[in-house]
Amino acid sequence: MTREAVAATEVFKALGDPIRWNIVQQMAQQEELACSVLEDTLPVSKPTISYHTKILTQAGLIEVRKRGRNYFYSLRREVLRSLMDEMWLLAPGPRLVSSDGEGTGDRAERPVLKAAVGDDTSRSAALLTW
Amino acid sequence: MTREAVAATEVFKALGDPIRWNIVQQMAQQEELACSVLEDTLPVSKPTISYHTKILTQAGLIEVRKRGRNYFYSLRREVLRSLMDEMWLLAPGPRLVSSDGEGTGDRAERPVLKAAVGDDTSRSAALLTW
DNA sequence: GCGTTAGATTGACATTCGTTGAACTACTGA
DNA sequence: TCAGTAGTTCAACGAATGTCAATCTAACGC
Repeated sequence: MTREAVAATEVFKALGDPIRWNIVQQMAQQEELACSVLEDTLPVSKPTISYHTKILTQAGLIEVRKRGRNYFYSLRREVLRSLMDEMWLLAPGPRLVSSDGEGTGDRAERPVLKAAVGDDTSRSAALLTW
Repeated sequence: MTREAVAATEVFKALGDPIRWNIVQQMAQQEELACSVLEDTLPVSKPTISYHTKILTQAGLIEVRKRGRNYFYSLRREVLRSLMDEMWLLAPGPRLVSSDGEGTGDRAERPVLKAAVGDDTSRSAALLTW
């Protein structure tokens, strides 16, 4: 049980709740999200929202900015990207190319590398060209 | 709270436990993992292992094969990949391109997740120039 | 058959999680 | 200064989670 594993699982755990996943998705749309918006869009009370945003903050997923008496949250996308990198090590393969297009579509299991960490990983990694 | 969100959070929740994340990582190395191996490598009792593998199965992350009186688990990488796709929608951007190159640059700020130190993934982690 | 082994299920327990009302803090505007 | 507002923190609660000993089931070897 490595130290890095603890960090990754903390982020996973933070994402593993419908309400928090909802919050993260809303934040991905706007550059910054007011707390009041969450109160309007989420079916839970104010303390509960505070509780969830705290967990997201502790996991490093969001950043809090206080302006006057209003709070604004923003998504730390680099944390999501690091997590994706780590997942990619476990399941390497070609990935989405464009966001508006249909993607690669052929998620169809081209022979996956036996070991996620093989020495020739670079060959398949070179396939990632977005 | 869409249905697809529920599915995603279920997978996240499954990954959000150190022991289960450890199991998934072990599975990523081998093509198929014997249950007995887990008993040797994990610091928990047999029922607990059974409990965790069940959760991973329900989340769709692993597949179970029974041969004789032995059980073999294998990682369903496509589930991991669709999860990455979904995360990529929230944090799009260039990704890992080559192993010896310096990555994409905007990822090179600082370790957002705690670095893997001294475990078996450290070598491959060097691929990620975060 | 019969004992053994691999692993799942069950039941019980302690811990953690998610939720809320109430109280609190900090800022606003008059 | 003082009432009102935004959001947090606190205390408490029920629900879910993680763990293990005991039990069960199915396959094995003899």
